[in-house]
Amino acid sequence: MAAVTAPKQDRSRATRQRLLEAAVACLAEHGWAGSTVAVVAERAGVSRGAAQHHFPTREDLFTAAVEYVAEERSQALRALPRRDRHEAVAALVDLYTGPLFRAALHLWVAASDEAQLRDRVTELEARVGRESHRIAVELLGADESRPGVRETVQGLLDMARGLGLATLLTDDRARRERVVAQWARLVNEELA
Amino acid sequence: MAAVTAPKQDRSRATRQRLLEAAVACLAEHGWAGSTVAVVAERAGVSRGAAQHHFPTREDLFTAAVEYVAEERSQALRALPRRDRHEAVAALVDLYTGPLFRAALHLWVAASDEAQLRDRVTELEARVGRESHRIAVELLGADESRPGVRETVQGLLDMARGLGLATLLTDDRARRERVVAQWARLVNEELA
DNA sequence: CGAAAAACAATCAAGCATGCCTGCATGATT
DNA sequence: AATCATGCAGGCATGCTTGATTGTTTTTCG
Repeated sequence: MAAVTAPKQDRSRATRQRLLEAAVACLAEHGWAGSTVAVVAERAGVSRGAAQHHFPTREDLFTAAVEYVAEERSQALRALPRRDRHEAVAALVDLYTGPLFRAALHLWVAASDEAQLRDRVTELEARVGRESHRIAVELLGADESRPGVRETVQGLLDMARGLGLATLLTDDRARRERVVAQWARLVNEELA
Repeated sequence: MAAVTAPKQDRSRATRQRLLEAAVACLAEHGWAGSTVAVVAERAGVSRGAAQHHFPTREDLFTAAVEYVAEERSQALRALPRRDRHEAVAALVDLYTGPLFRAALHLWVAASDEAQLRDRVTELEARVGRESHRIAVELLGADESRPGVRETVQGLLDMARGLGLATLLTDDRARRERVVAQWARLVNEELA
C-alpha cells in the first residue's frame, strides 16, 4: 500500500473516487494501452497533475483500479436477487457481460504480461472467484457435500466467463440466452 | 496495398513466415503492447526494415497474424484425435490452454479497441467458432436434431473458453481436470 | 485571521515506438 | 552480361506517454 495518508478531505476522496471510476470506464472502452493517464484524468475532469498527486505512477493508478474493480464486482455479486435456478444462472452470466467484467478482462490480459500487476490481480481475482462460487452455490441451492456438485458450479461459472469473453467482440444476446436456458436446465437436473 | 503479387522468392516467403510466427509467439509471451515490431523482428531474426518491407504498418503485421492464428487454430482443431466423449472434452479444453489460444486471446482483447482489427478478428473468429462447433459435434457424436443438443455443445465450448481465460493467470490444471471430468459426465448423459 | 499543509494545475525533459527514407545486396529477366 | 526489381538493413524525425518539477489555489488548524 502506498497511500499512508488517511483521506480526511472530502474533495480529495471525491477526486480519487472519480479517477478510479474513470480508470475503470476507460479500461472498458479503450483497453489497457488506450487508457493513458491523460485520458483517464480528462474523463475524471481533473488535470494530469491531480492524477499524479493521488497516484504517483501509472502503475499505482491501475493497481488501485484493480482493487476497485474487485470490490465493485464483489458488491454486484452480493446484490444479486435470489430467484429460481434459471434466473440465478441468467443473473450470474449477466455479471460477465457488463462493463465491470469488461474492465476486469482488460486488466487480466494486461496483468498477464506485467509482473507487478499479475500478483495483485491473481490474488484479488482468486478472492472474487471464491466469492462468486460461494454466492453461486447459495443462489442455486446447491449441496456441495454431494460429489460433483462443486465441479458443476465451477464449470457453470467458467462457462459464464467464456460467454463474457465472447461478448467482448460480438454481443450476441440471443445465442447467450439459448445457451443459458439449456445449461440452466442441465444444472437444475444435476442439482435436483 | 502495394504488392499483392504471389511471393516468388523462397527467402521472402520464409521471412514472412518467420515474422508471423514470431508475432504470434510474442503475443503469447509479451501481450499486445509488448509486441513491438522491433521485438517481433528481433525474435524473427530480421531487421525492422525487413519487417516493414513485408508489413508496411504494424497493423498490417498483426492483421496478417490474426489470419495466421486462425489458420493454425483451425489446423489444430482438425488434428484432434477421436476417442470417447471424456477424451473429446479434454482435448477440446486443451485447445484453449495452449500458446495459440493465448495469442488469440490477446488479439481479441486488443481488437476490441482497435476498430480496424475488430472486423477481421470477429469475422475470422466466427469462422473458427463455427468450425470448432462442427468438430465438437463430430467428436462428441452429438445429434443436433434433438433440441438442446446444439446449446449444450455451445455451452461446452464457452466453458472451454472460460477455462482458458482462467489459465491465463493461474494454470490450475488440477481444477481444470476435475471440472472437465464432471462436465464430460453431464454432457455424456445429456447426449446419450 | 494567518500560516502550514494538502490538493491541484501546468510545464519540461527523457524514453520509446512508429513510419519514412536512403543505401546495399541478391535474385530475376532479357 | 547488363539491367531492373525485390528483399533487406539501418538511420532519422515525429508524436506520444510518462515521470519530475515548479507554481497556484484551496482547505485545515492554531
